[in-house]
Amino acid sequence: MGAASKESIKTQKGELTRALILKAALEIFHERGYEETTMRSIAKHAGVSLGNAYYYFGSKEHLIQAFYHLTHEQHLAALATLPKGTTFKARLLTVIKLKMTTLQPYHEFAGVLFKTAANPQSPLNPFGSDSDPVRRASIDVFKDLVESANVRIPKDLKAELPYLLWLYHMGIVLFWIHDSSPKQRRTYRLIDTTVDLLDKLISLASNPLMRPVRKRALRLIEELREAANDVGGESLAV
Amino acid sequence: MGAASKESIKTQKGELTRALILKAALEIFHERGYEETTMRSIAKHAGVSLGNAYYYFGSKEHLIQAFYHLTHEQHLAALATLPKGTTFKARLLTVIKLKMTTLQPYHEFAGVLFKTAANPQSPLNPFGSDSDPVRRASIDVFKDLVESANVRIPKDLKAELPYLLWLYHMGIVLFWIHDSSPKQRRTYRLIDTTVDLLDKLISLASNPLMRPVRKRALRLIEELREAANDVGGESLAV
DNA sequence: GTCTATAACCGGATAGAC
DNA sequence: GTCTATCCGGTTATAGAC
Repeated sequence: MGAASKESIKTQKGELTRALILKAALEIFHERGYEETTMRSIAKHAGVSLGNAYYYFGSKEHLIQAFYHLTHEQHLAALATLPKGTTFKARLLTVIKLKMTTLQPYHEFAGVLFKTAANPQSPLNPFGSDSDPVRRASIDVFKDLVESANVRIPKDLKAELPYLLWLYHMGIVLFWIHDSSPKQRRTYRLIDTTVDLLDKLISLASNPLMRPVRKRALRLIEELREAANDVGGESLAV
Repeated sequence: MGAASKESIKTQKGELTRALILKAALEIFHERGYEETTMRSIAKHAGVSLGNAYYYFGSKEHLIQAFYHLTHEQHLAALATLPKGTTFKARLLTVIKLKMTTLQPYHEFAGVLFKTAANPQSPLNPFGSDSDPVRRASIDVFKDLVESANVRIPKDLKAELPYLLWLYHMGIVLFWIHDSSPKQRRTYRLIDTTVDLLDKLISLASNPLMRPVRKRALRLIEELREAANDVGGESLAV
């Protein structure tokens, strides 16, 4: 017990420092953007040494990963208050819009997210390995959504749907990043349009008559995922 | 005349140096990958100074842009020998496959392409401004393809189709980058599957009965493009 | 063993002489 | 148009404090 509590104290202190650095980083990113923010200034702002910042975050990119994690937690927290008893479409709409609300304060600097997300080696890469915990958790949100849906969806589609919805949500985020309309109104309009479309598409695809088409489409998607998941020993840098 | 020829001599010399640097860069990229290649080593390999390399290429990323340009030219050259008289589907298949053949030697280092392409600020960004000449030229390939097609396609779709095919081709390239199967066989299989699918989809969408659906889809696509094309004064780095 | 600090390295980018 | 010298910031090595 003594050892354990000693451990946890040390860890607590570490966690505090870690949080301090992350907070400082996000503040300066927010003010100056990603490229213009130096690791040195982050360290200074957090009141720690440069080396210490690197002790907690292996690289500047790791701070982005941490940011992703943070906003995911906030998204989850926002979702916790969500009423269960509505339609699938209504719930999907809310989930997506709450995500945007969570990201809102960081719109200016969000561009860098996708620079890393598109990198084949990045765990954020939508087509990449399933291993990243943040990404798993992020897909789980849509899993819950599909589970709790009061619609009949065929098994094969149901299995793939959380991932597809997650991909869709990534697409929306990508659009949002580019969206310079006031308050990102365009993104919200796009969400309305596409959620409506998606809802109809899912109903359509669930129709027994569509089975062959659906099967074919799902096989294609599966193939895409499969191929992406065995990346072998590549020569690209980590 | 004298002035002009003097000019052109200077330019010629410049072009030579430029080509020398680009050649050196591609060779080392090919051997060592992008990240591992230093500007210093490129300069040394080309027999020029570091500063001189920067005189011709504003940044390391500019070399990627130049690479894009080069492979586009090669793609065009390969297409020049293409017979005109076949079906749309057959031509599309050839265009895509020739593109892959052109890129083949650079498969190992191609990952970086998409790091830049996904950057909102990058001219390679598929959703970004239309201004980039290489990209325009690249879309023109599909414009020609659509023009010379021996199929009846409604006007509204025909207008958007080149861009959509270009987007599709970017998707294939993205997949190809991740594809570690021997000789990228998976990509070629994917091309076969999806070109077939696309061909059917285009026929389907061209059906007069599909007009409302088509209109709606095209409006959505147009909205996406539109939003992307006015990026205003962003705070992100160039 | 957990954490923090200082000094140095390395490579992309720039300034300014020739 | 080409060079040399220098800056700047991400990253690493390493020594020591708690």
